[in-house]
Amino acid sequence: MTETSREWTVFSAQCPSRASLARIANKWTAMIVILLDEEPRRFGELHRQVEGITKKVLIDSLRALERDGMVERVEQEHARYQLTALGRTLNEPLQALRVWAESYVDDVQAAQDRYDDAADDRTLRRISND
Amino acid sequence: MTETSREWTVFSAQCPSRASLARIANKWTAMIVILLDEEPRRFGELHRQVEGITKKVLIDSLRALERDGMVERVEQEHARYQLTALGRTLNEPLQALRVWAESYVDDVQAAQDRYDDAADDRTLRRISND
DNA sequence: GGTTTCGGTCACGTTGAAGTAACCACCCTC
DNA sequence: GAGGGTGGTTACTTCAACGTGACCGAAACC
Repeated sequence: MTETSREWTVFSAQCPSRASLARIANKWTAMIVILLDEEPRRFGELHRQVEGITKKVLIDSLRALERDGMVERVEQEHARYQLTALGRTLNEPLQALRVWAESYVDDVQAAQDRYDDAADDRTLRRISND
Repeated sequence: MTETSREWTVFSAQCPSRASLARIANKWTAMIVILLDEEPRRFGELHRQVEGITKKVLIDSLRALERDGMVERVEQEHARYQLTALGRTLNEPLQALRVWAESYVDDVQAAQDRYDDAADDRTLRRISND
């Protein structure tokens, strides 16, 4: 968190921070980190709680998070995963995204309805102009 | 932000908040929202500043954000985009992700190096056991 | 008024993420 | 020692995101 972090910018395509952003700005990452921040969990628990995730995607996600130093597998306890210190710093920003998504569902859906209705209008006008 | 938001949970696959999370937990969304929060921008500006994004992806992203009510195109001014009130509420959480990504580049890369070295070790051990 | 820039659109092709399903080793227990 | 649950792995398929390049109408500029 030194001033040298100014060197890095996600807006540069080759900057490693862009890759980091891509990894953390991801729905699976968000859900997994939020659950693991509550408490360490077994593979099966995660699989049940993140509805709709497949075993393959869950494994791939956990491996990627492990590689990036955010999650660790506790060796002794059969397939128990927990956040590292680094991973714990991610919970707050990701939790904020989750809260946003759940809070503004209605606004987003209203906007979508408006947008789609307007698109219908445009289509109708175009057809009637032929 | 009423107590009814408890109905929604991103952990349920069919819940509309899951789709919302998928949209906002996305690198392009993050970069576009952060830039537009600074000031409204033209298409070409965005295209230049989000390095590596193609016209197609930028257009698709802007349309999606417009549909979800986070961005609006100012009609009078030739292709100028700005955040809506809803979009502005997104800046803080997304900015936090950006800051995280830029701050912890070194930690993430160190973790990756450690992980990959350990993987090499495992491979070598396996080979030598044959 | 000819050219250039800008903001797209379109029709592809490519890649990478995710889904599917079958299989496997390990442990447990009955 | 057969059967079930858990934590994977593997091979193959599908699908959505993304890339490419060519084109186009409308401003802008000279």
